[in-house]
Amino acid sequence: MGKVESYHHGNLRRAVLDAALAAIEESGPSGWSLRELARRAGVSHAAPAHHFGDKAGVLTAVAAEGFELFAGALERAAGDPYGSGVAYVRFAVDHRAYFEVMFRPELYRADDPELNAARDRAGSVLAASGRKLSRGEGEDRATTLAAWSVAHGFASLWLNGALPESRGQADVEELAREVLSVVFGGAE
Amino acid sequence: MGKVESYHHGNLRRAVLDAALAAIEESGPSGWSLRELARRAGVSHAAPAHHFGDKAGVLTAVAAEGFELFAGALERAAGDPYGSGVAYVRFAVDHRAYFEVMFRPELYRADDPELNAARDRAGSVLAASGRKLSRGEGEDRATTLAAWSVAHGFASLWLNGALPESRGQADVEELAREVLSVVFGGAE
DNA sequence: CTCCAATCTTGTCACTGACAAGATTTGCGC
DNA sequence: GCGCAAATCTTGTCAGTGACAAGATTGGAG
Repeated sequence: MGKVESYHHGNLRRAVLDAALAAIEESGPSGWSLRELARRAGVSHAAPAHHFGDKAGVLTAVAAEGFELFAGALERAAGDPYGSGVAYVRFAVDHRAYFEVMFRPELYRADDPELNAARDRAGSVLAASGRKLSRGEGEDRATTLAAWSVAHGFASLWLNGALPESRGQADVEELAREVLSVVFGGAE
Repeated sequence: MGKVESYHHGNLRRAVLDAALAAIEESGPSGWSLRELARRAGVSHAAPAHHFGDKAGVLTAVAAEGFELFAGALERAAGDPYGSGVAYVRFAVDHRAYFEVMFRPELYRADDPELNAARDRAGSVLAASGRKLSRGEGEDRATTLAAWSVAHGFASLWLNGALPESRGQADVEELAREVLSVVFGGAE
């Protein structure tokens, strides 16, 4: 038979994080309780607190992990501004739970050092993409922000169901590429 | 002296809405309780329920009112795509509390008819701006979405403090105009 | 083997959203 | 004016929640 019940869970931290991610995907970053995560992980209601402190602690961990995955995804597309834009949207859609927490600082502790390191890492890649995109135009900052805004705005609108397209069976990446190419002038 | 205390509040619905807007501005759409709104309005803890049903009811009313104000702001700039983009960002910044609820459908009842009417009204103006913006390019939908995305993305990033600029004393509208002009090709 | 620190449990408290039942007031028909 | 139904507000209650405190269990360093 399976594992014997033991007093110690073994990897409660990860189990709670995974439960949180699943819960966020189902009902948003506020649609669940710490006690529910504990139940899903099969531990007592106060066990998660030891690893995360409080609810904001769980969300801080989610955001930190999210920014790390995000930085990784962007770095993989570094050098290609258009590809970075696509990667941005891809990440938001594929890792919806992370994305929905990452850009809502009131949910977590924004001064977390690990989180800020990953966030800055992602920021550098974006800035580099922006510089490359606007080479020679002398409008670095505005171009970078515009590119960032399109990717972020499209992803947000898609995720919250504001786009009629997200109701149908439309292909996100296909649509994202069309939209991004308006700003990035990418190969269509 | 002032008004005599009466059993009936007089305009509790509005008082609760205003309290909600203030609370949202202070601590986000989830950072307060119905009971707190009741206290701010000086009524018993269950009074608001009679006007709104439950918490989602309050947020539904906020979103509906928000979409109406939003539609009005966009209509006032109708005909000028670039101006519509500026109005979009202006609205988000000036009416942060509304904006933060409007695009988070999991917070309210998305099937509210009054809300949907206002939402569609705003949608029409945006679509018209998009058509005008892309006249002759035969890329209506992509251009419309790109313009919408830039405005929405910039506003979102600004509001959640993701832009370094939003930390300083930068002028939102000034920066917004620069960013929007990258996509809208507007007069800079 | 011992003991300490990490991990988990049990118990508790104030607060919350939702609901039910009753009190007060308004205003409409007449 | 008058009575009465409907709207408005209050009081009371219940399960669920986040946070904290104190105690039980366990693994690992030495």
